Amino acid sequence: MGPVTDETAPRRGRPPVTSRAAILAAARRVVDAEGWDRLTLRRLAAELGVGTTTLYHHVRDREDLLLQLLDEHVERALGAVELPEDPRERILVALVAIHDALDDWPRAAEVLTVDGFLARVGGPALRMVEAVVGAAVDLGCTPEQAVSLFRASWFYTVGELLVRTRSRERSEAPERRAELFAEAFARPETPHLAAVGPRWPEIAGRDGYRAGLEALVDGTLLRLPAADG
Amino acid sequence: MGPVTDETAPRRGRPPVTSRAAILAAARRVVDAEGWDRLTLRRLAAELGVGTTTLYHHVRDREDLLLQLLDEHVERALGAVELPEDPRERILVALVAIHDALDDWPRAAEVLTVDGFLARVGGPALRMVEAVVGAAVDLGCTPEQAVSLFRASWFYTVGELLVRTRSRERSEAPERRAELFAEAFARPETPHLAAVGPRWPEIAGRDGYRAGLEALVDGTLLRLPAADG
DNA sequence: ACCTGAACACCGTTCAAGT
DNA sequence: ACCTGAACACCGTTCAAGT
Repeated sequence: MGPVTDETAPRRGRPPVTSRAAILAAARRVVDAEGWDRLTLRRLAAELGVGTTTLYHHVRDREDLLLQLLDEHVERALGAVELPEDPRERILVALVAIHDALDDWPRAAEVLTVDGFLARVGGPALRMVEAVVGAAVDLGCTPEQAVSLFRASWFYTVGELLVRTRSRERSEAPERRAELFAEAFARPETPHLAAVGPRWPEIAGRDGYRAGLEALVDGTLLRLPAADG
Repeated sequence: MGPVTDETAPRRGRPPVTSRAAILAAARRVVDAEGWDRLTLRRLAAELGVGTTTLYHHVRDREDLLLQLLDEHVERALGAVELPEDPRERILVALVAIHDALDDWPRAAEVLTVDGFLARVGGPALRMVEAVVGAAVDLGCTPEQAVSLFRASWFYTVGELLVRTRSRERSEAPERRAELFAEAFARPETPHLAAVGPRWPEIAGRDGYRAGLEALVDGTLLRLPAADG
């Protein structure tokens, strides 16, 4: 991890010109002012007034920077979430909280899908995962089933976020979108799609995240042998 | 779209040195021989022995190239899929077919999430979407509910593919992964995760795509008012 | 009609040489 | 201990000038 900072010991060598915290703060400034596209290591170094290569003493690489940035954001967003007693509701609240925390994170794709992502996130995020797995066990799942339920919900959540945030980033005008779908669907082989036609984008625009999640959770619980006690 | 090719009319001007088909074939060669990372417009032009900028006469941009490539692949993979009569089974077969067709497509993320993706794919892929929406209507969904069911399944599918293919791309050794998860989960605040500990990667490695999809579909149908006739 | 090199405006990362 | 410029090995895209 970062450089050792023992305030009592006399400092040795060249003094640091930046720090992990300063880098993350600068990254947020760049993103807020100019957008995610402009968050490059070179731009970030310029923002801090340091050499680009200096950053490599504080973050491992670009992916590591993004992960740290996401972690900080998620920690802020999830720290105060209160989890209900009822297990089914606890699953839903925890996942909706994760979903909402990631919602204004358009570059999530680059980070959410890294290998072993879950082993690299911080306490508040893990607290939500624990809530889902624990609640699933309370509802009668084996630990394996509970993990599978979390993972299925995670896939659904990641997919929803990535598809929706990408669409939001650069979408055509609503009328043009309706037109494109109407054209693409107007085939004799696809009568049901043709019937929906230009209404597809409008239906797709509705917020169905929670409803889909409930279906996934209830459908999973349905498959468990009814057990109580 | 591409240049006009009317074989009967006398050709005018400088003759083409390449074509859409030749570009897609060359792209496949590059991917198969050197991997997705090496599929750049510059590398592709070199493979074809043409100037890089020549490609811009046949594809709109990089995204367009990727979309055409995916479309060709999906068309091959989905063309012969037979769909069963039973509506619930039809939904599952269609989505599993889409899933499997995209499974060996590690760069799917860049393409699957483009705005209006569905309005840009070809016939065989749309046939699968029609199968899902049509079957959902057969099961008692309104067109709106059918579209929502397809979209929820699509999110789940995209998420599963992206998370899994990324993990596959560059993952640590199994023992190291188990160790990382064990360490990350070993906290008093996360007792259920701690109990699973090093077994997480193994559980995550099991193929649960179809099981999760069934749960999502059944859970959705559960929410419909029981209707027959 | 179609092709092209040069140029523009960038990337992430490594390395040897500072201070 | 920490910082740095230079260099490496690339990108996608535009444009004016060919043939």
